[in-house]
Amino acid sequence: MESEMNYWLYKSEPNVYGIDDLKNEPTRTTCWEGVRNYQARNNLQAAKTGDLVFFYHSVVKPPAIAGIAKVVKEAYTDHFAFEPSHKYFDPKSNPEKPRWFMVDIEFVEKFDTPVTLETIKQEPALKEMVLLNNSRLSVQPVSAREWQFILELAKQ
DNA sequence: GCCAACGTTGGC
DNA sequence: GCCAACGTTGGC
Repeated sequence: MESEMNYWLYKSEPNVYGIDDLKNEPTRTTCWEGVRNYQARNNLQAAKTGDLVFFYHSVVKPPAIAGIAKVVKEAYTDHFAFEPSHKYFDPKSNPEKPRWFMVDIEFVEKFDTPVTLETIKQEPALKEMVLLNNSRLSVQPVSAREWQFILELAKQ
């Protein structure tokens, strides 16, 4: 029985944390912390172990999908929200009733040729992508068709 | 650096 | 519950 596979797109500013940082982690994994938006959080919580993730570089020229990661640990409490000194501290989240969550992802692949936002915009097959229609959402779903189409572009 | 789009906050 | 004000994101 084949289990359901979901696809996602996670955005990050490479100046802060890029795909090379993930690749260079000793374990090649990291916790995807700091999501402080409810819609993005809900998408994080929907991730299952083994789901694949496009690693998108934003606020860089050119913005582009840089590669692939996979979910290796499903949503768990983002304890950074409890630490007042932390950048992502949220006084409204507490251990009894955590508001924010994170997942662990592992490096899979870095594209030789990143798939740029410009390329994505030019493809009619990708016009329904959340990336184009809700560009600020930092954790978003990708359909299986979109995933395959972008993979083809990355291999060209 | 600008600004459009979007989300959150808080007064009423 | 509405909405103005404000803050953030992110492409350009």
